[in-house]
Amino acid sequence: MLTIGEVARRSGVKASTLRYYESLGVLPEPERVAGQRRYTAEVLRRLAVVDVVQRAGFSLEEIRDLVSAADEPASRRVRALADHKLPQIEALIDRAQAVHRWLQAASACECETFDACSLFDDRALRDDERLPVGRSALLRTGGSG
Amino acid sequence: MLTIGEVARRSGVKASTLRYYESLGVLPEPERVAGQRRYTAEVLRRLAVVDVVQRAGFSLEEIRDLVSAADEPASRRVRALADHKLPQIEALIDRAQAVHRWLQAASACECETFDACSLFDDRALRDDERLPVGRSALLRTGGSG
DNA sequence: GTCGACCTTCAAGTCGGCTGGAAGTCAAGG
DNA sequence: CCTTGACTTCCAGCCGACTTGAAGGTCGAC
Repeated sequence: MLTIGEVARRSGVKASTLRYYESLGVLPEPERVAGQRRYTAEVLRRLAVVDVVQRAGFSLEEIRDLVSAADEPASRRVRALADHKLPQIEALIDRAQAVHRWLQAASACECETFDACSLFDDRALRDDERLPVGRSALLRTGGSG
Repeated sequence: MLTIGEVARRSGVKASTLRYYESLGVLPEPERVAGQRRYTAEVLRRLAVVDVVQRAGFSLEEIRDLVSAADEPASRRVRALADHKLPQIEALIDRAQAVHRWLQAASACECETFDACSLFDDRALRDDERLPVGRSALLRTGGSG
């Protein structure tokens, strides 16, 4: 039986985050001793699952649905979610590549004003989503371990 | 001379957003008539620039620095920002591709439990950032025009 | 002279994924 | 008994890019 602090140390997930996950239903409510949470080692695997799936781009809400529905076999749920997310990630890759090409063109730009520069013409990157390259996508490292 | 509403209609950028951009310094303060903003057609090109650059993954803060510094030629600033962002977008593409491979594996998964499934083994996607596939990256469409 | 369309400012709310602090509980050790 | 330390709950705040709402100003048309 692990206290929340021990789980935090072993998983690298902060205690506050564990409580937050529980409040969302991403983690089940553990047994309690004198009001304090006591976890089985199982939770560590669960956290590894959450971590991996989160890195694959799923929200905590999707993850909750994935891990909390015990009626279907894991593989079916995993497959359903994966199939749902695959087109999205493909779109993301396409768009990221379009942005990459744009940045390369920009890097070679010699225009003196924005007005003169075809980089900013109306159709540039038009059908692409805004890529969240900065804060959310690239600045974090780490995870469970 | 365009009112804020006309600019909004022509550019597809809401009036509230135009004021917000102005408050950040992304747009310059326009002339006023009886307290109301009057824009020149120039602002439309500026908004197109903002839109394209934002789609390339830059924050409004970066964009403000790009468009408001009039001392250097446009090309130099564009190049500096592009060169700064290129490695980030390359990393994003690499990670998105790793996630793509993971999702394909997940789609073919036959495991009955999470415990049995190597998809969730510790090293899976370990060194990858969390890709913001959901909300910020893929759900929006639109832009200026 | 008042209606409606349009504009103004400022403050607060939204989304997701947390993080941090305040204030209280509880068991073990000196 | 008292301290220490780890736990508890609840709630505010953070990031970025906006959006929304309240309360009011300005204009032309009828």
